[in-house]
Amino acid sequence: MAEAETSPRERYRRQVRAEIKQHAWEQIAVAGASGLSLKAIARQLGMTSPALYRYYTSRDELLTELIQDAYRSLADTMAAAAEDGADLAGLGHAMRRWALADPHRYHLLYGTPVPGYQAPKDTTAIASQIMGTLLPACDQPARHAPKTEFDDHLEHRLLAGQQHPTGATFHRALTFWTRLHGVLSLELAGHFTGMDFDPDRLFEAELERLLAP
Amino acid sequence: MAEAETSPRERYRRQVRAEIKQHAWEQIAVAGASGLSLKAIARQLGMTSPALYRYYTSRDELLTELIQDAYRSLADTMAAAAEDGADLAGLGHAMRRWALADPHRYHLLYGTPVPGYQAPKDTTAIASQIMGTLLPACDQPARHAPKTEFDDHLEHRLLAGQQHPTGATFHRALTFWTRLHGVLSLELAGHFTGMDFDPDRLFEAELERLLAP
DNA sequence: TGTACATCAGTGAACGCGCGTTCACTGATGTAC
DNA sequence: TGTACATCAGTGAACGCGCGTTCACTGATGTAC
Repeated sequence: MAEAETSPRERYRRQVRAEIKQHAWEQIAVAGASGLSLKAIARQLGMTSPALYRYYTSRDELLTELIQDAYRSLADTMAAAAEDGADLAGLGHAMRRWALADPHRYHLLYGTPVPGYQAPKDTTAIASQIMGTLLPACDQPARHAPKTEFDDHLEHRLLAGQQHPTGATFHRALTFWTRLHGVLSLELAGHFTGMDFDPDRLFEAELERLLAP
Repeated sequence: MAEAETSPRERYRRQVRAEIKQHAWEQIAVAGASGLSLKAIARQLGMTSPALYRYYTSRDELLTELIQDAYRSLADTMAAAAEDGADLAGLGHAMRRWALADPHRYHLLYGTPVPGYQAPKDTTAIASQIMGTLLPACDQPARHAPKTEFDDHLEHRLLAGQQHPTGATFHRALTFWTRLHGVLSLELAGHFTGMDFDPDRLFEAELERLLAP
């Protein structure tokens, strides 16, 4: 009762929950988010399906946790890169590595929204945490680039509670985000397969233009 | 037997096929591609489900036709804009209008790939037709932009059978494509809803930098 | 240390559901002579 | 123009399937005295 913060039972619970999630990811990797099935997971675990309801109250709860884990994983990856002193290009590479390591995980976050599913609020907190990592790297003084109309637009509608970046900085972060996502998502969905070029280099080219616009 | 190229029966067939597709689109708009169900379509049409097999041999055949129709629709939209003398910005706006008119149609083409589904070869032909529309608009002489490594890379691996654009031109077309897709797909998936800015203006800003890099 | 009890992981059967697809059929529409 | 036949749209019943979820239960593991 003294130092044991987690009982054996609690420890077991956590382990099983982890195993469930692990098999869930394997299933998503094969069949995508819509192919996620509690019964199939139970089968893989050698359990009957009602047993899973001891660990997750519903399929949606499991899916939500997977999404949040994925978000946190990306946020951690970016934060770690930033702490290692990565500049914008470094953050871009970190993001790309993370996406290529598990394309389905990337699609779970940024792909076609799952029809009936509504993302929980917590995810937006993690999303803005990612923004928080991104902003300092975008805060280098704009070189010869003049302030644009859109920068002004942003300046007047900055995220409440953030550390008040300038419009130009926020714009830079948005651009980082949309441009890299543009290349990545088309690449991951296989839209470059017909054309005979190296997606790696396209990504690199896009990064370079991001750094020196 | 002389001028009647289509018999009444044939005309009827086509009409029913069109009605099936129309209801299919309505379904996709509600539940996405994975929610497409022949039985549900039959219900909406007031038929029994086996009747649909007179018109489509399988669910996949229907889905394939929907995808091809969507591709053709986008290609036609772009081609029409080009014929009206649109420049790159004009083409960008045409594309955005097309996407916003029916987000699910856009996601059907460029979203998360449907798990088991394999796109037919014909679609790649239409895709390169879109490229064909895009390339001339990208062929304006590069201003002060120096030729990049990636331009060289492209130059050596150009699409066979195409009209041999320069590397820089092809690069420009790819950039058009990935950057606008980046903004559009995140916007359509609702990833900007938390942040308080106008996606329209972000798209516009991205277009402007595309024109004068 | 031993016994009585509470907790809780997992089972087995069942629910209602919707799906894609097949099959033998009816009955209307078109065609040939 | 009228009759005999072929075509083919649509029906009704059924198949096997997998899903999420519920319920009353067994039996092992932990807890209190």
